[in-house]
Amino acid sequence: MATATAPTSLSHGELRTWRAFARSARLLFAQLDRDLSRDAGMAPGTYELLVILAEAPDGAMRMNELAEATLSSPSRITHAVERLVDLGWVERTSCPSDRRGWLAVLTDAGHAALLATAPRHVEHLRAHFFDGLSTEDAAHLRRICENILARLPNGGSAGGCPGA
Amino acid sequence: MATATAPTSLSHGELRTWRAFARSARLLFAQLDRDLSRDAGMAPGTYELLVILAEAPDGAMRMNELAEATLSSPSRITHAVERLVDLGWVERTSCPSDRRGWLAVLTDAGHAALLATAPRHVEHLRAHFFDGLSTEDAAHLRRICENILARLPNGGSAGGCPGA
DNA sequence: CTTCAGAGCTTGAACGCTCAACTATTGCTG
DNA sequence: CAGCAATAGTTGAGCGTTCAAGCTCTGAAG
Repeated sequence: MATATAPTSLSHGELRTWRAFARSARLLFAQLDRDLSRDAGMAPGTYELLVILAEAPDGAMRMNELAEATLSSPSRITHAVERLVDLGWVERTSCPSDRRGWLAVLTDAGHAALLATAPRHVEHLRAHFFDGLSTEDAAHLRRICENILARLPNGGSAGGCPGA
Repeated sequence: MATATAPTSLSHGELRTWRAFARSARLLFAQLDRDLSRDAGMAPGTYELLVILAEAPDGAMRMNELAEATLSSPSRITHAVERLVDLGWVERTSCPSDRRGWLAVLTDAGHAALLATAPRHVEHLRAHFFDGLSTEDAAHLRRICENILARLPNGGSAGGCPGA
């Protein structure tokens, strides 16, 4: 199976690579979540849901599509959408083509909340992530991460961009 | 309206880079957590705590050191260590040099649990992460992530290599 | 030696996610 | 068209993290 190196332990270099990757990702996520919580009072994951809904036609999506797109369970989507409905940011509509299904639809208020939050979020993302990345670094990182994704179960399902 | 995510000043390429990075990291973490839960019944984060304790002199660490090393809050450490104590994997000792402090000490059972779990975990880590990475990719990734870490608050605290 | 700001850690409630049922609908098969 | 497996989604309990207090102890200053 694997390349002929260590069986059950990582080399020193591998360990360092893994820890740098894991630590940077976790620290980055935590920082951005804190920023979103402080600036907009959003629970973790809320911003992502709003973005994905906003990118969908008519701001509407089936619950299971939302689950796939956000890499989360149907149950989480049910609970998360319920909170968004309570906030007035999302409305639920029964699906016309499948009586089992429901659509989550972004309201104007939800759209406004996203628009109000996005600039600051992008600012933070730049400050913490892109500003330390050269153009070549970014290209490398993208290729490497897309490779990792391609080898992961479910990694390709909504990888993002239609082109290439 | 069609996607009005406009005011985000991220370019298409930047967006794709960020999403590849975020998605690969989250999917990877989720997969490894599931593996650890299935194989060893470990709650997320438990394995990391055991590893960090095992690397410490005498398998002992102050609570606040554990919090820093795992990028988590003192409160989380209190609760997490309590669960480890209940499992018999850790013991608590009052700190001799500071009566406010406590040491979490890895027990033989805790060490055994780590040893029993590590091979499979490393196997999964290889399968999902390293096997898709060329030597150059790994080197690039490490440098890039260490750069990101260096620019992040708290990123340098334990980002380097303890053992080298 | 007293005082007091701050460090180290804990506590309990609130919150979000997970997991295992469970209901309702669909689509296939005979 | 009856039966049945699979799909879509919900529900509620259990678990782990977060957050805001709160307690004890330390170190330094007066």
